[in-house]
Amino acid sequence: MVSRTNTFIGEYHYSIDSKGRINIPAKFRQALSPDSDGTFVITRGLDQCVWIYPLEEWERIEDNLRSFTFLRPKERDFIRQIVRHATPTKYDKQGRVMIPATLQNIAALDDEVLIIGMLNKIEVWNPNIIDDRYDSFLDLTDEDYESFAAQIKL
Amino acid sequence: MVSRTNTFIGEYHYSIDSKGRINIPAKFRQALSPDSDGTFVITRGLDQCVWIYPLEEWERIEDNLRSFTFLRPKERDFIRQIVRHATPTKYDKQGRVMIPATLQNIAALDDEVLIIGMLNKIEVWNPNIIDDRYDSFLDLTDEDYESFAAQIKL
DNA sequence: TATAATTGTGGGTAACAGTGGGTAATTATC
DNA sequence: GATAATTACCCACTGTTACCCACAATTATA
Repeated sequence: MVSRTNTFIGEYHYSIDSKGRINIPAKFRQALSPDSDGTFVITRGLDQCVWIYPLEEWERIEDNLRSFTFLRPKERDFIRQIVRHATPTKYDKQGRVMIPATLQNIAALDDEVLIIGMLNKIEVWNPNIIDDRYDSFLDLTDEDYESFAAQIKL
Repeated sequence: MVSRTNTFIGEYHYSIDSKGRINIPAKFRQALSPDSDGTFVITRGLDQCVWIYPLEEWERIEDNLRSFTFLRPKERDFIRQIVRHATPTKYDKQGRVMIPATLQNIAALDDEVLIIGMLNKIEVWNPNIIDDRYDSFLDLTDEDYESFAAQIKL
């Protein structure tokens, strides 16, 4: 049923309720490592979406970020961007987590959300935004696509 | 009478039932590697059809995808495009799997389906669509055949 | 040829997943 | 310190899904 721990694939069309909560898909909860103890870290994505990491995976990222020197301003900006919005959250008995208001604004989440498993993390999108992205300005050309596809041997 | 594990050839004319389930041909179930534990990963094909991978084969693809970096937008877009439609599913005691509604729409599956073994994966088609495709018999030119001939000796 | 096993198909039912909302506990504000 | 706002916890409802039993048709076996 579940392939690997802390690996998420597939997409789910859910909703945010009036309290700003979204459901973590059952399959994702089952995939979460026991070490993470029901805890995810919610933060800002690099695209206009919210990223949700298993606690364990987030700690690995923290370790990597520590290897930066903080000497160059761009490095500091980058790290700050990633870290400042990060919030650890345990999901409740119904399997939901609360998305901080700041992140709801950034990702323009109102009532409907699209939840996408992205291997080591989970993405939360406004469906309209991601539709637009793939309909229009996806900068992925056919050549890009073919060369990427060749690399993974579909 | 199994040739090799995780290798599928031949075609089958089956049906989708009212619950959106299709039968995995018995020969294909027997070919599935024991490691996959009765689990397939159902996803979107590059043509207008559904692809079904043995879990083990899908994990190989996942591993390849993990070599991409999430820092480059193009690579994020590509990973997302591949994984968002993928769903791991165990077949039931009758040997059936459920095809997610999204994929039924994409591949225009209603009542009849054509199941085709494509070596490392299984394809599910609407029979009409694949007929049309081969009526206009693709656009395979002599040059195409020449380039294939370099790779294979029939 | 008769019998048994397997295969594809249909459908009932109990468990579970997603959603809404009430109330207590915690935190923030004045 | 009192009040308001927010967050966490719990109960309840509904639709979907997973599991199970059954049957007809085909294939394999004796």
